[in-house]
Amino acid sequence: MRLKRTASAETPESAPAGVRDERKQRTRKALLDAALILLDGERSFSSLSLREVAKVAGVVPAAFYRHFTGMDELGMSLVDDSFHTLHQMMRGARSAPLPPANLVARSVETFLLYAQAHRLHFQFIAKERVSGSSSVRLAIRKELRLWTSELATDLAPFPKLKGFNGDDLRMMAGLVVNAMMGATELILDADINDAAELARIHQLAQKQLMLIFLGAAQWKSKPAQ
Amino acid sequence: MRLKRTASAETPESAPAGVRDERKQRTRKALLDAALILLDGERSFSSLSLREVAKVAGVVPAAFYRHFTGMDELGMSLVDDSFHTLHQMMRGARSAPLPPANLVARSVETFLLYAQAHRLHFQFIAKERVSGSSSVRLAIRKELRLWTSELATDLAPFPKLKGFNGDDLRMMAGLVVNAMMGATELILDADINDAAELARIHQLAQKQLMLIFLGAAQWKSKPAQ
DNA sequence: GTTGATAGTGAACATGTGTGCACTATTAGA
DNA sequence: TCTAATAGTGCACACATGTTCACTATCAAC
Repeated sequence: MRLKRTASAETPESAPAGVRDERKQRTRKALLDAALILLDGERSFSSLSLREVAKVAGVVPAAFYRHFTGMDELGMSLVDDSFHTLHQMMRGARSAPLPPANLVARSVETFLLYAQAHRLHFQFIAKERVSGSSSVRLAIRKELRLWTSELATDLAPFPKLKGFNGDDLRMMAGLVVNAMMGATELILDADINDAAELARIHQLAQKQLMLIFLGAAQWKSKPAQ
Repeated sequence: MRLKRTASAETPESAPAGVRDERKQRTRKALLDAALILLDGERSFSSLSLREVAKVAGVVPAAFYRHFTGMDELGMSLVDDSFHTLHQMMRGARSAPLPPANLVARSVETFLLYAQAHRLHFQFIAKERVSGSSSVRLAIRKELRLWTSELATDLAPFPKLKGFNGDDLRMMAGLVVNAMMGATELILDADINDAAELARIHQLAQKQLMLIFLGAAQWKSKPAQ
């Protein structure tokens, strides 16, 4: 109701192609956003109700079914969107490489700032990675494995990491991903205005990554296993 | 009903003190166990209903209130029980120290086997650490911080870790705890009968810990910060 | 034995839930 | 301009939920 009025007020008739589709995508996004907003704070995805999401999106419950077959499908869409966000970041990082000085510390900084900027998406990933319905959870695990493999590939060329074979490189990348997710969880739980606390977490994560890379420089994979 | 009959059958009259209290503790435990059982698999704690828990415990919903004011209080009790389990393990490890050969690998093995043996408790911790109600979540975080500090204290005497000041030691302990929780999550999600998969995860975690300790041996904390 | 305390029962309530169905209004295409 | 398609509405249903209340049956203490 409110959504229709404002929509028709904001977009008089200047729509070259698909006024209808655009409208549909708008409420689809409203539903996804509503879920993310409700997920912020206490709630977990599996405790959200379809009606609740519809209400926050400003839509009647039955309208939900025009977009998703149920909450599970909406959850899968959130997984897609969230990892799209993450992959965008990775792509950006590759296309505009950081200077090698303090590479680790700078990468951590970049990542955590990105996580703060896309708070809701990262919160969703962090929560549902471990507690969601199995379809959502497995989808997230799969994406995280993929991310780990990408990271391993990016890491491979570094001269200090010549001691690694492929398996062990992924092992190390997994450790890095774990540490970053842990720091992300701390960030998401911290008071958003407590700059000192945020800085403390950033430094903690930076040191942890430095420690990992310090160990990595010494690592020797067993040649034949 | 069924619970009462079996109870009176199993304990004829040989109860020195508190037949009544013992009965009460029994159904209290039944409620806690019911929640853990329901939590196994798909569900998250915040999606459990009081009625559901009561039904699995074999008790009418109203009886729930004789033991807990609501699901949140039951959750807090689960936190206590779960960490009691964990502290028991730590105490056992300290009182019967492992031989120094392969110390890291053996410790990982011990921990993960313990996690498998107390599957439901560790699953609860892993899930609600990130997605639970804020009281439960904060309680778990507090316990994990405590655990991290204990671990740091246990680690301090090692000669190879002389390069650490107190803060950095906790930083490293946090990394260890993170890695172990990550491995625990993998274990809990794996098929319980897939021995090869479990062994793979054990080896992964062992390598990750070795990598951390390799880095730690090289670490030099800044003397004054 | 009698009596007070209480763990567990069963029914009731108001409210929230997922989902189906006939509907209305708007748009895309003929 | 007329018509088919469809995003969103409003209502209905059967059911699950948290919580309350009077109750019953059992145990502890006198």
